[in-house]
Amino acid sequence: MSASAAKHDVFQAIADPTRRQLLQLLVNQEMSVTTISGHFPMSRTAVSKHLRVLSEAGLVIEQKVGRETRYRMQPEPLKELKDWLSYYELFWENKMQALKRFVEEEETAK
Amino acid sequence: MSASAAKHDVFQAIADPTRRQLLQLLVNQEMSVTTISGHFPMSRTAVSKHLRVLSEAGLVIEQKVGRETRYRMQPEPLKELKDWLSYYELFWENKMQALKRFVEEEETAK
DNA sequence: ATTATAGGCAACCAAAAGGTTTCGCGTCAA
DNA sequence: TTGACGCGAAACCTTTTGGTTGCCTATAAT
Repeated sequence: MSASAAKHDVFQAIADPTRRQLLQLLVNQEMSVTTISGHFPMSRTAVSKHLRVLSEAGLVIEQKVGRETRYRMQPEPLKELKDWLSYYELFWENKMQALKRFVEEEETAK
Repeated sequence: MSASAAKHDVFQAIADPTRRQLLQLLVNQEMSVTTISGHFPMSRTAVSKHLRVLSEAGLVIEQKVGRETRYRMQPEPLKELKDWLSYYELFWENKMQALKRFVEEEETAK
C-alpha cells in the first residue's frame, strides 16, 4: 500500500553518484534547492531534477516554506534495499566460513 | 588493489531489474549463456550484454567450458553496497527508536 | 569432412538519462 | 508597487542504455 506509484525505484535512484551525494548532504539537515545546488558543479535545474527522482523513490521529502522548497532525506525506503541485500549476504558469509575453515586446516597441516 | 578497474560499478549494475533477476538465477548455480537466456524474454545477445555489465562490476564470474561460457554469481562486491547502507541504517533506526518511545508514552498516558 | 551448436562482435536503432538555457509565476522586501 | 529572489516548466541537445539482427569463429558431433 503506502502510496508509491513509484516511477523511479530505489535501485535506480541510488545508481547515480550525484544522487548519492545528495542523500549524504540531506541526511540530517533540511536545505533549500538553491543552497543544495551550491554544493554541486551543475545548474540548479539539474539538481532539481535529481531531487525529483529521489522524491519519486521516497528518499527525500519536500516542504514548502514561503518561496523556498526545503528537502530532507527519508531513509526508510532503503529498507527495500536492505532486504534485497540480506538474501545475498547469506551467500557471501557462507563463502567466508568456507575460507575460514580452509585457512584453519592449512594451519593445522603445518 | 584487487583488480577492479570497474567501468561499471555495483550501484549501476543492480539498478536494472533484468540484472537483478540474473543474479538471483546464478546465485547458487553455474549456467551457460544459452541456458540463461532461455529464462528471459529477450535475445541471447541482450542477456550477454547484461552479463558483461555484471561481470565488470565483479558480480559474476565466467568460466569457459568447451564451447560454452558458464556464469555464476559472486556476491562479495555487494559488500560495498552493504557498507554504504549501514551508514543510513543508523538514521532510520533512530527514527524507529523515536517512534517506539512515542508509542510507549502514549500507552502510559492512557 | 561436414554440419550443428555456442556465443562474441559490429552495426544499427529508439528511448531514456543527464545536462543546458530561457521563461514565467509566486512570494518576500524596499 | 516595484523589484529581486526561489524555483518549477518547457524546449532543446548529447550521450548512454537496452534492445535488435546479421555475421564470424571456435568447438562438438556425425
